Amino acid sequence: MTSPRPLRADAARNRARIMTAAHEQITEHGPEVSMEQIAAAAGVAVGTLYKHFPNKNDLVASVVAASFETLADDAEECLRREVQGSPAMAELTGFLSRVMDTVARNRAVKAAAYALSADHTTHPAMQAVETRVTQALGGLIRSAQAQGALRADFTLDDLYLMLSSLPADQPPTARTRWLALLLTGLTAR
Amino acid sequence: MTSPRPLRADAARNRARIMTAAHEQITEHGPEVSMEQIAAAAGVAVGTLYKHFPNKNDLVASVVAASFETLADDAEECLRREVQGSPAMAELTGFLSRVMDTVARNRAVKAAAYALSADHTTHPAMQAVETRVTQALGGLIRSAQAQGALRADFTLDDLYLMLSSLPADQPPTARTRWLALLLTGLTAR
DNA sequence: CCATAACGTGAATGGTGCTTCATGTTGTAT
DNA sequence: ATACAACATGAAGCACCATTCACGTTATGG
Repeated sequence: MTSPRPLRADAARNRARIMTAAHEQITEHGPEVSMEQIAAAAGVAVGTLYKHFPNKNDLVASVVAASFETLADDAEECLRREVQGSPAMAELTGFLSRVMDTVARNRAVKAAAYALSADHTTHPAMQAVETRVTQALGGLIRSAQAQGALRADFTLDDLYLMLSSLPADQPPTARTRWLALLLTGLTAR
Repeated sequence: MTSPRPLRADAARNRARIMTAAHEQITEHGPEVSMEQIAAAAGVAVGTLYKHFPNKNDLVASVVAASFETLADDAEECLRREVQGSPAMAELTGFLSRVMDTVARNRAVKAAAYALSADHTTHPAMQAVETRVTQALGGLIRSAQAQGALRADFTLDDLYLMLSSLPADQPPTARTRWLALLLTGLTAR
């Protein structure tokens, strides 16, 4: 299911280079960077990009999906800590804060966060990782509510709504302030 | 200061057509619509656009500034009602709600709202209108706080922060929910 | 070491978009 | 009514970008 044949050694190396270069370039210049620029940053020719990805859209989607994986890792890590006794609400706010910082430095992940809440016909590569995030965050929300730290009517959709609206283009102090303002409304009274 | 010479009759008519067409096209397709498309919608040739605006950027900026004017009108209207006895907090939330709806249908205004809070070296045409908005909303905030309906540490910058982060791409119900979540955190306890 | 399939290359193609300018048209002052 | 400045036109110039493909290169199994 994963691969009919293993990639040739140089092909694998180039694929990795392309992914990191694409990630860097998209992070720095947004998803509108040219394929030529990504190729140059990766040290390969344009044609090579098309040997690994059918078109630009798929390349960008792959980069976004990869960023998404680390987000899912973070969420699952939070849930793990919570199970071991860490306060659920603290894990939730910590997660939010980190996501905000990540997104602030990375427009590709911003697109990903947006896709999570809005574009429910996402790229196939995104489906699996979306359920991972959903599971982890859903667990955290339920625990925080059970512990009386989060208002009872708060839902997973609300969290996605927050993720999709976080002010990524603002300076760090403004971002922190934003989170603080929202949190006072979310705490159970 | 305003105009060295009055525009010729047909020139004024075309300028108006261009502005409305540009507004419509940008609203519908975003700021990346082609000049050709705007020209076609206005019923003029591309060259005419360049008779009225030095380049595309200036045309878009003019459209944004125009949208901004109606936003300023709304804010001042709110302040006027407040002075006549309407509760300041209600005016404030009403304003927010309307801005959210407007932005949801109009990416150009979204860009404007973003510019207000972030890009402080904005287009010259924006300077005057920015102070209008600042005056009106600042007054509303102070009144709402004096009336004990708004937490005392809320600032104008906080309001801009909210404006810049409102989830314009979300469906109406989600937008309302977002505002409700935020407001419970803003009300004075 | 060879044969060959996998891989990499980068100039060429076709498309789109912004901007300009030489030419034609029209409002308006006299 | 006339003349002229103001205005409108839209094809052409120029730059950029995604994608393709015919050909050269290289890893790898035998």
